[in-house]
Amino acid sequence: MSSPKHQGQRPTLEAVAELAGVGRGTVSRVVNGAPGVSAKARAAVETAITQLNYIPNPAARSLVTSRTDCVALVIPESESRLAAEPYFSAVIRGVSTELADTEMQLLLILVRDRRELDRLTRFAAARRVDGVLLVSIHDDDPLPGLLEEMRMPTVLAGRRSPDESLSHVHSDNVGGAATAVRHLIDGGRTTIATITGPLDMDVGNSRLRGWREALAERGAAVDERLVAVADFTEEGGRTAMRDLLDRVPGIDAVFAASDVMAAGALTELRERGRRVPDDVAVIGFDDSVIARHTTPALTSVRQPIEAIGRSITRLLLTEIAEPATAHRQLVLPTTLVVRDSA
Amino acid sequence: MSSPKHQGQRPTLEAVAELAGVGRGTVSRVVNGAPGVSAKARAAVETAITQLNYIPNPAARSLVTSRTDCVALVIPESESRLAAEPYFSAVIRGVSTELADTEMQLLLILVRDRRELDRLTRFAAARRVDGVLLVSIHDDDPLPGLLEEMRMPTVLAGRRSPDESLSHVHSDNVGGAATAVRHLIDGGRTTIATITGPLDMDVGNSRLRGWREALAERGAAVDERLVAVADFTEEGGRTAMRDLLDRVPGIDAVFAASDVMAAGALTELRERGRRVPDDVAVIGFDDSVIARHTTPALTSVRQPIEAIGRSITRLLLTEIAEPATAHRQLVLPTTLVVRDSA
DNA sequence: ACGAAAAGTGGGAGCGCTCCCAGTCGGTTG
DNA sequence: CAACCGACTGGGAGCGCTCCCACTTTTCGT
Repeated sequence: MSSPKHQGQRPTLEAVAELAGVGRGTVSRVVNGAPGVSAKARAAVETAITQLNYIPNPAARSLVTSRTDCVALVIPESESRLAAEPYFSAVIRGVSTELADTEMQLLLILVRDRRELDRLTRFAAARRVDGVLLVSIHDDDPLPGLLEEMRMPTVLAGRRSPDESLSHVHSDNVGGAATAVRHLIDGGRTTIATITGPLDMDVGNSRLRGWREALAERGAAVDERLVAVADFTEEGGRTAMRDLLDRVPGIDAVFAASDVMAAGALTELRERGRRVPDDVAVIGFDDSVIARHTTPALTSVRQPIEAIGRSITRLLLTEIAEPATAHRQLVLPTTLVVRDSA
Repeated sequence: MSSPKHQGQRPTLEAVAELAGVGRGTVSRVVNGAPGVSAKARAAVETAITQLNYIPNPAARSLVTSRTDCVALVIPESESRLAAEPYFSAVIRGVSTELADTEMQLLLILVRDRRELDRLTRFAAARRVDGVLLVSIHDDDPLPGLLEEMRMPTVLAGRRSPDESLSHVHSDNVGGAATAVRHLIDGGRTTIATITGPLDMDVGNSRLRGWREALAERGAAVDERLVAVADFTEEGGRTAMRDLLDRVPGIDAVFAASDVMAAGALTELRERGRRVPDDVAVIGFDDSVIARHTTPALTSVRQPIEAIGRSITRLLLTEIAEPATAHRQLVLPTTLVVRDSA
């Protein structure tokens, strides 16, 4: 009655073998591109495959090979950050691009609370993926250790500390921050504050270090009152700016460790009637979309986020293919994008 | 020599059964929460499970049940859009939230070109997921039809046309646009233009229709020169604004079908020396982050994107559980967020 | 107290594949 | 011409699970 075209059971290896007049082994070899198949047999199998529209059952394959052909991208972050930051989109694009000419699939896992962490742990223990990509790492994050312990191939975007034991990729945070600060110094600024990211994250620390180094380099004594710790949020940036201004009214420049925080700082400066860049120069970090839309447009340190996504993926694929190899790292360069705010 | 703790084979159902002194069947029942197990047996099995740290092998399970416990979120969009729009992040968050108390996993699939489309097709044909979430639909998108044909449970965020046959969720685009236009009329504006999205997308059409309806409602004759078709990009919005101004210099308000396009329009208006909102009022759509950062801050129609993500997920889970049921739709309300631009 | 229904249980069959080994069949070689 | 070798091939075994059915034990009703 109804068209049998899309009905019924999908064809199996066995069915293909029968139609092609060969054994299961031969079909399997053809499907997997293994050597040792005569041209004749190969042709017969290929015809049969097209005719039946055969597609291997991944579960059956996975059961015996114990590969899954999936990698997970884990994003451990509070609701708020994901909303504001295009960072993750860019990473996803990079990962996806690199995966595109693979048979690997991308699983996206958001870890926002304890429950989701447990879920992820079970998930990894069940070996539902061949490897894991970890983004936005905190020093005390239990996840990297956990994954390392269960021998799950893992690559980090970022690192727990400068002596990270897992493979990882990060941009040159110290260098980028230093470049920004040098730009401010060159612009004649003398009292350069910084709004940092969380100091339990290497990005936070490294960008702060860049600020210190650039200042030290020029022989400037570092006034610790010029450091305000924030949390990568806009509100945090604004509050930090307020504190900074209260502590040292004479500030004439700020380096913020993210554009979002810089945007918050901008708001506070406007509120206080300080003109940017005339009274206070501001530089952000990330060169995210937001940077082009603030008033004035934000000068910012660009990091190649999509390239980070591609790199961690490439590293992970290598790690999966050759688990024995020693862990490796990659540092990607940053560039200063000068706009109107500094 | 080395610690056997994390070494060796993972325990199987069989191992648990042996340790608990029961049969495989009983263990399986306990693991799957099936009824018909005595309290005593259940306790024994649970102890054994904890002791061995048993985790079911998903591949083996999948092989026999032909469920995968995965759903795919397909994002078919050019590079540029994903970069600019926080839309996708919000959807992802919604989907992930709704999935969190399920055993379902989320696969993210970007479809940017023909090759990735083919890849997705094979992927779906291999039934590597139990269902598919489709976002950002074009009228001529082959994907929904394809998935429908292969009986893959599918839910759309958006729709191909007003008589969509698949289950779908979308926000009240017509109503939202109309509200925006009414707000402009109430503000005393008389020459209200619109910058539309692509007209091969229902969102584009519906928001345009809202503009028409609100205008018609107030008895205003609709001047077709006030319609400029764009493509949801900032550059497109800017070009559209330019055309509009060239055609009808007396424009005193614009309704743009997205914030990103509105931002482009703002740039063009500034360039031409038109003050916003004094000379020209501008309203966007989406209430995305960008809206708060333009100058002046953008009045915008907010749609509950995260709720859309949650809704499509809920619908998909139902669809997977009961494939027989008729397709359903959901329309989510929008709200006008008034800021400085109108 | 006795049979019947209900509740609980064990384990065979089989999901669709890969791995591997024993074979087959030409074509060499001494 | 026999012995041999390499290239190919078929199919058994088994991956770890669920499904289901036959079986045993309990719990009733009368």
